[in-house]
Amino acid sequence: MLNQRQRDILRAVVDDYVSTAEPVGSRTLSRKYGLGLSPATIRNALADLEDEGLLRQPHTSAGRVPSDQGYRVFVEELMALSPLEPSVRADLLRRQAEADDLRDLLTQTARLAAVLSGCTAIVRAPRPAGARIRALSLVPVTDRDLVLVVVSSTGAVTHRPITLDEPIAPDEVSALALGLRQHLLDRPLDALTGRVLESLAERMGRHRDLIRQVLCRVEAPDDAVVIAQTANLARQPEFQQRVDGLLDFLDRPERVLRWMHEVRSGAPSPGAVSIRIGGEHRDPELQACSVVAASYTIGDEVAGEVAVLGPTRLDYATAVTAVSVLAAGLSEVFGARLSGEGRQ
Amino acid sequence: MLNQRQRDILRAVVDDYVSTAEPVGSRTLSRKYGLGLSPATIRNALADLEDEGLLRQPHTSAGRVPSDQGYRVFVEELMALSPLEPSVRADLLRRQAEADDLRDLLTQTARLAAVLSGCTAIVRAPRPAGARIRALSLVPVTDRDLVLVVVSSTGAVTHRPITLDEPIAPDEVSALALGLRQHLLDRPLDALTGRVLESLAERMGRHRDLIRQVLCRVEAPDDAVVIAQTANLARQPEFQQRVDGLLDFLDRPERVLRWMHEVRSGAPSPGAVSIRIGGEHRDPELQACSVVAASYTIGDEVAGEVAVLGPTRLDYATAVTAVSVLAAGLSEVFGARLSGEGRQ
DNA sequence: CCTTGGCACTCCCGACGCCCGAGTGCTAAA
DNA sequence: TTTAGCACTCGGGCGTCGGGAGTGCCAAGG
Repeated sequence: MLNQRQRDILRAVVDDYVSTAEPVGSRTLSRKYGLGLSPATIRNALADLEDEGLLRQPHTSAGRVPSDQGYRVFVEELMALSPLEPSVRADLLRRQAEADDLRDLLTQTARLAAVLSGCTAIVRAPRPAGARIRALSLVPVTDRDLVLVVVSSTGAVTHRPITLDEPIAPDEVSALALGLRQHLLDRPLDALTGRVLESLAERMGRHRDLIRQVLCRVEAPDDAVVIAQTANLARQPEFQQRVDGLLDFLDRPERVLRWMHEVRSGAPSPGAVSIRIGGEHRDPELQACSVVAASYTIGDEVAGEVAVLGPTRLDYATAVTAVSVLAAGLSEVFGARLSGEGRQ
Repeated sequence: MLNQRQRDILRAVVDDYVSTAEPVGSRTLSRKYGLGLSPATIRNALADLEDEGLLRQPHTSAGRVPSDQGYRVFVEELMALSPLEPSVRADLLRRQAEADDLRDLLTQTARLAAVLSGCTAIVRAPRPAGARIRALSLVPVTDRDLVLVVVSSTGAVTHRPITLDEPIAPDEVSALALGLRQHLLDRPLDALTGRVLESLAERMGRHRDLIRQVLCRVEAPDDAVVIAQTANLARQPEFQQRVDGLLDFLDRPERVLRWMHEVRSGAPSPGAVSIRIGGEHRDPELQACSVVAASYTIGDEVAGEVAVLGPTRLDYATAVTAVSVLAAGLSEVFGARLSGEGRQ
């Protein structure tokens, strides 16, 4: 399909354009990159690459710019990944391990991803699915108000207010909590749907409605995404005029969530980094953006993603190492918690 | 100081500039606003206002633009506040009352403020200070991990993980929780500092360290600010090129918090709306911004603020009504919760 | 004395024309 | 097959220019 020269040149075009944000011409390529070819030869190759749809010209007599498809070929075949310095890597992991709170951990991870990549970072909180219920408690507030607290094996604590129609006595509450614990402790959260919950509610007898309220709330995760450094998007020259649409998009967690889900579903394999480029996005706001996402796991289950978002002119190699290292870090931290708990 | 004519003209200049974002000239003023004066007369008044430092000329032979000081005079003496339609107001309150969660309530309020004002909105979560501890629970997770859950009278639920050096038995945990409840329930959170905590830790005997961990964590509120619609900032013509600094600023909750605190301290009276304009801000990022903030209360205590942020060319009247209505709404919702709880 | 019309002046802004440089495609020679 | 040369194209920067909006000042009029 592409010969070696075309590959070298495409790689050079992407590298140059990523760092300069200017269309790159044959002369620059011949000078700056050790290709050993004259501009004229390079021009021929460039024309071929353009015919293949991998490069575009913003206008006649301008240099070339990679097309979405060009970036696609670049990330799949040409990109040179350089691993992080072990010391840097250790430092990142240390910072992640230091966070004492789930929320902290995610925020910290997002910040690190943003700094490493120079992009906006998005971290999806661990889905409760796959995680198990590690502790459950009903805290009485008034005789009609309770707070349900669920601690999952991910370390996530979710709490939900529950309001009853009728008063309930404190010892009834604790009996109820005991009953719930017997049935729910150590059960995976994603098993708690439909029939299971119904039958449990049946068995619990009189507080059926309360149980239903409790259970349907256990399912919903609290806040599902953490976003860091939207300012990095605003700094990109390609978004100088049009940040507002993007910011709007990022302001709606439900959209971000759906989109992250979509991105992950495009991953070649569960552990791999998924990359979505420009026009490959469904949402019109993202047509000029690329996203690089890596999943992290809890136990063996994929739990969420670390992602960075930038213009299609993105330093994909850096982004890939950043998200994969940080996702691995998350997996490790969660893994440590799990095994630490197993020790007891 | 200013005669009636100057006041009318200043008001007209601000009104016009706010809606058009263009420097306004004497002719426009004479035509669009029913001043009954010729452009020449207006010019004289404009020159006077400029001498007073209330107007600026971007350059000779351009129209006038209000200076920070001009806006200051406008908001303090000239601004015409129009109350919201009762139906709209009721609708807002309904939406606020519908939120079932503290977090929801704040997010919803921020969104509403952003929509009403067309600006970016910031809501500071209720400070635990003044609020009382309504429920407290220690949820055992493993034999060394606990989760502390505190429900305050504001409806806020805070949870904190606690890790111990030594294992603790479940019944010890519940005894401890009972003890803590005896000492802490219904105590105002802001009374829980220094000596009080120390002496409590002393009295609790052997789990002194645990107690200390618990108590110092009760104090810290979870996330203190909710920000909505940064996109509205990016849409303002004055920030087309320079959003990134602002976004950076808003990305750091600790800075936003300190700043909100500063803004509030400038309020003329506890209940009043505080307005800070352009150069009145200490932070360099905010020199071109204005903020309008209203406090909401829980019981009689000021608990937090609802604020909107925009360019100095801000529709102050709309902003003031928006934040005051929404802050009043918050106060009402919190008040209802308090009295609802008092009924029991 | 205040207001107003007139007038000369200033300045921004957009349009136009110009040129330069960067880049291309093509062709012919090595 | 590569390369040098050449003619061509196009965008961007720059100076010029005119229009328009606005001002300040002055003198006349209520």
